[in-house]
Amino acid sequence: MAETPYVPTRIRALPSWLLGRAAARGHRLVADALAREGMRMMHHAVLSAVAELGPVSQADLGRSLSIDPKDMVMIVNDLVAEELVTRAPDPRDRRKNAVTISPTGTRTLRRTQKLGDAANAELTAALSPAERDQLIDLLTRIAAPGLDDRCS
Amino acid sequence: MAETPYVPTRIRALPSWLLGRAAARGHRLVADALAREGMRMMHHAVLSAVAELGPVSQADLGRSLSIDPKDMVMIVNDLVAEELVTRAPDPRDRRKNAVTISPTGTRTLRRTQKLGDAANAELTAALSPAERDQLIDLLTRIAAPGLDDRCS
DNA sequence: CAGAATTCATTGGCTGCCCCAATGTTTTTT
DNA sequence: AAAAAACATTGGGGCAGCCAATGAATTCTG
Repeated sequence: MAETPYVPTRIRALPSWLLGRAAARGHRLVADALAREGMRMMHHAVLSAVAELGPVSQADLGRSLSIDPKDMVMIVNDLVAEELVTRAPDPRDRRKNAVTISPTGTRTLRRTQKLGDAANAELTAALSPAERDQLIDLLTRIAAPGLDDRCS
Repeated sequence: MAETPYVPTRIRALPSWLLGRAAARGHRLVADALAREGMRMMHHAVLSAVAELGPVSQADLGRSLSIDPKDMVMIVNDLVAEELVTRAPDPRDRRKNAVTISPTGTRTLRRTQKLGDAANAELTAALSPAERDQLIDLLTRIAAPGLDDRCS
């Protein structure tokens, strides 16, 4: 008995609640997939951003990915320890660290990106390609805090 | 200089990443709103579910909202301490606790529901009503782990 | 009907993400 | 030259999610 604990709780129709549940599932899928390469989600995100942005300061990385400076230090620490990136003082601005991806990092990234993409495909498996695009569009507009940064 | 740290990082186009960011903003908005009544998000969700489901066991609440039994214990502890719900042994099954909303809980819920709805309106302010409905639909299908519970 | 399996509430612990404050160094602004 | 800001770092805290183990109560099964 009581086979379906499905009840249309009022909460479950709220965007904030659905976002939380969907994000939790997404995180679970991606984290599990990346774990097969010994990689964690935020680490993979930072590694990917470093690959795109070239030598980049931790502050810029943090702004680009909305990661706290403190957490960024830890993540880059780990990535350096695994020799996926290098951290060297920026000669043009000695406050900054120039974070650069290493050849090993590039190879690792290629693998983890595949895993991440596969996990995202599984996450959105119930959606048609058009629906997936629209979801991305809607989420982008909702997640955006930085569209009206200085509207005054 | 460096006015826009906006860079189309590959990561930022992934559903899993966008979900995380959007969920974080939703949580921030809702949590801040509910905090004005001294309420926290999960507590409000449980209170709302209790109001809908009547006297209900903690296990059913947990299944309905995907909350871990451990966390449910803590939440109901808090709600009982604030006299928003009562927790009494179920006479028909003495393993279960019958959780019931109190008159105070009903009044509080009325206020916190308004705050939660307002926060969700702000969260989805950039969307038209139709887009908001579609977002809810897409998220429901993505978040759903319980659609194929016993497909075998 | 007696033993096995399950369910329930509870306790304990562990990880990840997010946020804030303070410090010393370096750069930029005034 | 002094003040203000940015950067990397250290430290601390809160909240959400997840898993393991336990004892009591119920249901299933032989």
